[in-house]
Amino acid sequence: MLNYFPVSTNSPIGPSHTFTQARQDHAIETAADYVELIDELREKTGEARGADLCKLLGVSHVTVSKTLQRLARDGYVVAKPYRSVFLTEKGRMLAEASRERHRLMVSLLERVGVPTAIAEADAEGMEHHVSGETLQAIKAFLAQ
Amino acid sequence: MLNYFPVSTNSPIGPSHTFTQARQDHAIETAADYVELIDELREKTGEARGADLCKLLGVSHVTVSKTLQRLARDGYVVAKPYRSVFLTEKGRMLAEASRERHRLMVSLLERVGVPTAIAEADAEGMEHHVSGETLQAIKAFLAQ
DNA sequence: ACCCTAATTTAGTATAGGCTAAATTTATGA
DNA sequence: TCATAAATTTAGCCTATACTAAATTAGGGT
Repeated sequence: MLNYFPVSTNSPIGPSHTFTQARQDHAIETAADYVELIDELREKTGEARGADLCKLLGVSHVTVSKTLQRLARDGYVVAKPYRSVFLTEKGRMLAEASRERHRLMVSLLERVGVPTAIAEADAEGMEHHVSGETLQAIKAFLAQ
Repeated sequence: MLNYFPVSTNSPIGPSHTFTQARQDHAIETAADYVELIDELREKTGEARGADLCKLLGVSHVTVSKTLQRLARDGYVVAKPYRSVFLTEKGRMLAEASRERHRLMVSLLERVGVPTAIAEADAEGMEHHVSGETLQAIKAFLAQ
């Protein structure tokens, strides 16, 4: 089974901490946030426009425009100037993987007793750090 | 009860996501990583030197030096040039809060069935996104 | 067809966080 | 003590992610 989610290599070297990976994956976290949202918008409204993204992300349209250019450069989206963006296969797979992690994280937090709204908010940041092993463990735990 | 952990204001506005806060707190995540490590080093070896930090954090000594200057500017540490750094009260409280979240997150993942080494690695990134409400819920869940 | 508005991009700026190379300061060993 | 090694800072560079202001393009209504 291929792992489409570009979580950093989990190689716990050092003392009780593994900071390196957590920090280096920041660009990928941004990519994941964007493709998740683009995928959602495509489902709900048929297309993803920059104007929608900047409202939902809470950043300026300029930031969205520049970030979309980086995502296009990195192969997550295709974007013709002044047009809606569309996910590539790579982008769609990242979106799927991110959303699965998000859903599982929310479910875990709810199981633990966290109210849904707070679970949604907290899971947003946490989902990016769920490794494949943890993903499987959470699945198994929730299936109990 | 004061909340020393500068987790962003949890105000879930919008659709099923709250991206804004997750991204803006990045600087604080870095601060938390550093003060946690400085606090650990102080306990274990009596002081925290830049050379130790850069080994453990996996970044260059230059990056450590510059980051420590930012942390000093922001009041998390006091640092005389060419000397070890020490946490301020603010820094110590952030370190304590971070380590508590880290420990709880590891415990939760272990309870879910994640091996310790992987739990440690994943918790490193996740701990920064645990809100006060979720913290309490995890505590209660683990106490069951 | 044409104007006007909305959306997007470009230009220019800032900060965080990363790097290498070079300079500086502290620490150590003969 | 004094040369050398180790640690730290400075200088200079890069990318990602933010912003405002200005220019450009797309789309709608008359």
